[in-house]
Amino acid sequence: MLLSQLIGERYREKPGDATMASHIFMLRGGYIRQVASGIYTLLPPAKRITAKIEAIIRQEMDAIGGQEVLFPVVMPAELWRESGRYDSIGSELLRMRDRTGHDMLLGMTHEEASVHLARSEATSYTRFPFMIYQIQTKFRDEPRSRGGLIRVREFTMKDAYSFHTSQEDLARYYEICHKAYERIFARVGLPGIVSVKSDTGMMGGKVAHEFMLLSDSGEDSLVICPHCGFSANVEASPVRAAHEERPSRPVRKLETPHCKTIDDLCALLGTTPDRTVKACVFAVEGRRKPVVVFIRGDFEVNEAKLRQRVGADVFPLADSASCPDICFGFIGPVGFSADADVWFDATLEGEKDMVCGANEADLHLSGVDMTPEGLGANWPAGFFDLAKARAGDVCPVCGKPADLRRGIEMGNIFQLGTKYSASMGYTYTDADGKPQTPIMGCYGIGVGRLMAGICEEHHDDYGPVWPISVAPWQIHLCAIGGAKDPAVAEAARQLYGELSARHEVIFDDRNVTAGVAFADADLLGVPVRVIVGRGLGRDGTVEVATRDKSYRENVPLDGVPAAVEAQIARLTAEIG
RNA sequence: CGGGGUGUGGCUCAGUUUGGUAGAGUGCUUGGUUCGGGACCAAGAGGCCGCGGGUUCGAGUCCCGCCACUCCGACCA
Repeated sequence: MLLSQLIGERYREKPGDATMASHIFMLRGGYIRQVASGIYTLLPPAKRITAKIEAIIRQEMDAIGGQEVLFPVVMPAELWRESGRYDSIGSELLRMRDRTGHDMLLGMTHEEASVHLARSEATSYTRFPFMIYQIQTKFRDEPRSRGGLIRVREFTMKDAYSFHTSQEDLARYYEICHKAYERIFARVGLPGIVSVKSDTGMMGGKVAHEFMLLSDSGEDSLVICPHCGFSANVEASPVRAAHEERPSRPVRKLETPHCKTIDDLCALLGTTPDRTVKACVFAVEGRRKPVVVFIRGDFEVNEAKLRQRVGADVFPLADSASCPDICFGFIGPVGFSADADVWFDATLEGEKDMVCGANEADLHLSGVDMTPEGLGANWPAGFFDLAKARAGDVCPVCGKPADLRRGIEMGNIFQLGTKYSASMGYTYTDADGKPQTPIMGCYGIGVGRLMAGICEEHHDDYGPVWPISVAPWQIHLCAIGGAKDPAVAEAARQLYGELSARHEVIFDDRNVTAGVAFADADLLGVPVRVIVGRGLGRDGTVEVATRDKSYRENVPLDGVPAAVEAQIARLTAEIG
C-alpha cells in the first residue's frame, strides 16, 4: 500500500473531545471517524486491524469446534416476543416498523436467533453438543457512548452460542471456551487480561465471567486479591467486612436531635461509621411495600445485588412520602415494625455494641448486638450479601486485603441454562425418545473495543505500538529525500517490491521531510520500520528498526530482507 | 433520564462581555529554496459562524425555540 494513496488524514493536534489514549490516537492516526454519537466509520488501518483480530478469533473458535454462521441484523419482534425480551428490554433495543407495519428490531445480541436456528436443525441428542458463532454488527442504543471505540452504540461483536444435554457438559465446555478466550487475548497482545466473576444481570443464568483489561480508564471496578487470586466485578463480588470482636454493653437510649445521617451521628457521639447500623429504604417496582436494608454504617448497598435478591428493580427512597410509618433518619432494627420487607446485610453479622436508630424521631440506641437476644423479634432468618465492595475490603475468600482495580470489559462468557431454549420451546429427542430442553452457554467478544484496548495497552507518547499479530501492516517503508536522490527512490521502490512479496508493507513514497514521515509512521504504529535515506549515499546502508524501540540497526541494502525477516520472526515469537 | 459544557474553513481554536465587511495556526493547491524527528519564502483555494424565528438601519455577537456533540452521574444483555 502506498501511503500517498491511503485514505484518512493524520492530524498533528489532539482532537478536542478525546481523553483516552486510544481515542486520541485512532482519531489522529486516521483509523476512525465519528458519524454520530457512538457510531463510527473504520478507515483502512482500523479495518485491517479488526480483520486480523477476527481471524485470530475465528481460528480459536474453530479450534474448539465452533461453526461460523451469520444471523440477521434485523429481526422480527415476534422472535423476541417468544423469549419475552421484546417487552422486558428498555430503550437500548432499537425498535422500528417495516413497510407493512410489522414490528422489527435491530439485533443487540442473538440468543433468540441462535435458538430459532438450532430448534429446527438440531432435534436429536446425537447432534449435541455443538457451538455456533458469528462475527457481526450489533446495535445497542446506549444512553451514553464514550471513549471512542470503548463504548459505542454500533459495533462488531463475535458472539457464540453452545448447546448441551447436561449442565455438566455445559460446565465442561465453558472451561474449554474460557481457555480459548485466554489464547485469543494472549495472541492479540493482551496476555494480562484477567477473567472476573460477573453479575449475570438480565441475561439470566448462574455462572458468568468477564474478561477485563486492567486500566485506570476502565469503566468497571474489580475486586482482585493478590494473595489467593480471587477476582470479581464489584457488582458481583461478595463483601466480607473486616470484623473486630468486642464485648456487649448495655443498651442505652440516646438523644440525637437532627442526626439524620451517619456522619451527624458519629460527630455527635464520637464514634465511627463501622460502629453504626444504617438503614437504606428502597421502593420496589410493581410493589406497594418498600424494602429496608440494614447494613453497617461504613458500607453502601449494592443495588444490583439487592435487585437480584428482591427479584425486581429497586429505587432508593429518601423520605417518608410514600411510607409514612417509617421514621426516616432514625430507623433501626430493634423494634422496627413498619410495613416493609426487611433484609440484613452480612456486614452486620455478629457485630456487637452498635449504634442504631430507635425508630423514634431524634433518638438512637447504643449497645445493640446483632444477636437473637439483641434483636429479639426482628432477628432475621439470615444475613445476605448486599453490600458494595470498597477499596481496602478484605478478600471474600482468603480474608487478606484485596485490591480494587479498574478494568475495561473485552469479553464475557455466560452459562445461560435454559432461559432461552425453554421460553422458545426448543426441545430435542433424547436416547429414550423423550423431549428434553437443551442447556445453553453464550460467549461474546467486542472486536472494535478489543482493538481500542490493545491501543490503550500498547502506545507511547507518539502513537500506537501495534503487536505484530494485529498490526495493519508488518513493515513501514520510508524513502527519505527520495525526490532529490534518485538512488534512494530506486532502492526504496525495489525494497517495496521484494518485501511485499512476503509481507504487508505500507510504503511512504511521499516527498515529505523526515519529521513528517516519522511522525506519521509513529501514528500508524507498524512494528518494523525500514528507512531508506542518507545512509544509502554515505555507506550504502538502510536503517531497520522496530516501533517498540527494541531494535535499530543500519544494514547493507541487500541485507534488508534478512534483517526484516529476523525482526518479524522475533516479534512474532514474543507474542507466542 | 438529571446536572454542566461546546457548536466559527479538513483539524485545533480566537472573536460573543460592549452589534458595524469573517480571523489565526495547522492542513490543502501552485512555484521556489530545503531534506533523518512535524523546515522556509511567496502566491492561492476553502466558511448559510449548528438550525429556525425575533429585535435592530445592521446579528457570529442580543432575545426565544430547537438540534447535535461532549463531560459528570444514573443505566449497561
